[in-house]
Amino acid sequence: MDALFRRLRYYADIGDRELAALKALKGGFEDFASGEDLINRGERPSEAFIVEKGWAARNVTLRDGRSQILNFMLPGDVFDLQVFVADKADHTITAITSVRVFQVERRALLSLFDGGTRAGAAFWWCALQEEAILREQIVRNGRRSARERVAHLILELHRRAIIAGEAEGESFVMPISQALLADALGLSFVHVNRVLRELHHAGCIERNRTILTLKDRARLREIADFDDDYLHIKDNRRRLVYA
Amino acid sequence: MDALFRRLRYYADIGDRELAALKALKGGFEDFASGEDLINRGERPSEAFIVEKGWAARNVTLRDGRSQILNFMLPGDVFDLQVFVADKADHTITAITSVRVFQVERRALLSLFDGGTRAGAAFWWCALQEEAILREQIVRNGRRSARERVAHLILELHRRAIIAGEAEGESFVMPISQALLADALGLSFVHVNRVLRELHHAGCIERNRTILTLKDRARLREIADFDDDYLHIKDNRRRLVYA
DNA sequence: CGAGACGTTGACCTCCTTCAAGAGAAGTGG
DNA sequence: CCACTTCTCTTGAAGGAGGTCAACGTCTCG
Repeated sequence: MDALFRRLRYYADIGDRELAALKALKGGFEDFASGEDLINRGERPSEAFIVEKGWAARNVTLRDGRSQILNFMLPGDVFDLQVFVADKADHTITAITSVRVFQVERRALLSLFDGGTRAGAAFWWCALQEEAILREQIVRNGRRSARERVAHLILELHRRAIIAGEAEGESFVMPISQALLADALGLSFVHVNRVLRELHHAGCIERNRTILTLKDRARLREIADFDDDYLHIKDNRRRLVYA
Repeated sequence: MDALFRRLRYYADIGDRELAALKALKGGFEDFASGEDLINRGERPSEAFIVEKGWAARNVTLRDGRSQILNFMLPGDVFDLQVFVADKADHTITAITSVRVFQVERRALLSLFDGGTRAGAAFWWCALQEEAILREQIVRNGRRSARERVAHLILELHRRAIIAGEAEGESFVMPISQALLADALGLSFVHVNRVLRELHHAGCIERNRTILTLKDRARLREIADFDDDYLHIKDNRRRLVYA
């Protein structure tokens, strides 16, 4: 569960005691191939998930085939903490790359929260961040132009890749096809292609297979009006106020 | 806190013991005039909120003035349960009508959860539902046409008004100007106006001041491809009396 | 080497925006 | 009670951002 530890350290001063508590978390690993579904709409999951490796996407497909991606999940992301009140999932989670997740049993999670430990608080942070990402997705798709959307999402993913320990400076592996980008941004893949090429020609980005490099991050930020406050990653340690 | 009780009864069999626990919740009422902000972006709220009366909106305004509403809050809605890990709010909450909220102290909320009571579980339900509404907002604005969006949002608000005990059959008070609708749906208010008139002429809706009447709900549902599963209200122990 | 996924590009079209201007409704102050 | 401002709603005309359709190129992998 290296990805989890790395992540939680962003949100709390994890000490030996907390580490031990986390290591003792009951659950198990499961692997999914690229394209497989981790959770299907209508299922009733009884575990929470931690992404250990790979990227996944939460998405909804309408009856006529239109598809919308709600958000992406990177290594270290925790999701479905609401298993306490398990109801049918209203969406699907699909592996983009091959994915390894750790499934945490409901009971184990509960005891972590009940203890009022820092580790429990860190889980809350994860939930908070995930909701904030959803909110930003609404703003991005609701009130930004295609250009702004593409630039904004790229900056978000780069930032999150760094947090996940998967980025090398300005370059990172972004294993997302243009069609997936389109489904995330509410655009057609043809238009996403045009915008990407435009950003490329403007010298903002460079792409080589799945490796994306930000050649001019300042410019991108300006285009996207990007402010990473919503990722809630600045200076967290002081703020933990659980219990 | 009538609005809260009414709401929680949708999500759990609240007994006398739970009722007592809820009535003992520490906190207080606060009133806001229409247009006032309950929470400003950048503030650090230390309480969770329960809407007792009136409608509010969670919204983000971009630097250039474009504004996006994330979701609407109706009586009985609970929000900002994540105060445990209080960070700066990344959005603003504005009163649409005059609003009365109950502010719950962090500590009080915690003890409710720790007890593992039904009342605590009901709060989790509220959080789950709110997130689901956010997700649906992404799908709606990302992959639906203007017509579909308007119809879909109207159906959602009608359903939620019923849950909040504020709807009389097919009619309900929807105190939302066309400009606000536009900000919620990522459209221009001019176009919202046109779509509303179109739905009116098609005999689907009727509007009289803030009172909206669904004249042909079946048709609306067809237009919107509306399925209220995401509101998570079907599987309750209590039978939903859908007047 | 062939199949299938993914990316690229052009032509045309449409849904929605923007601009503009006017009509009601509603509050405000004299 | 009437002039006033100020919202909100309404409607038309023109333009543009992005969608759709179609065809072709490229990469990967079995």
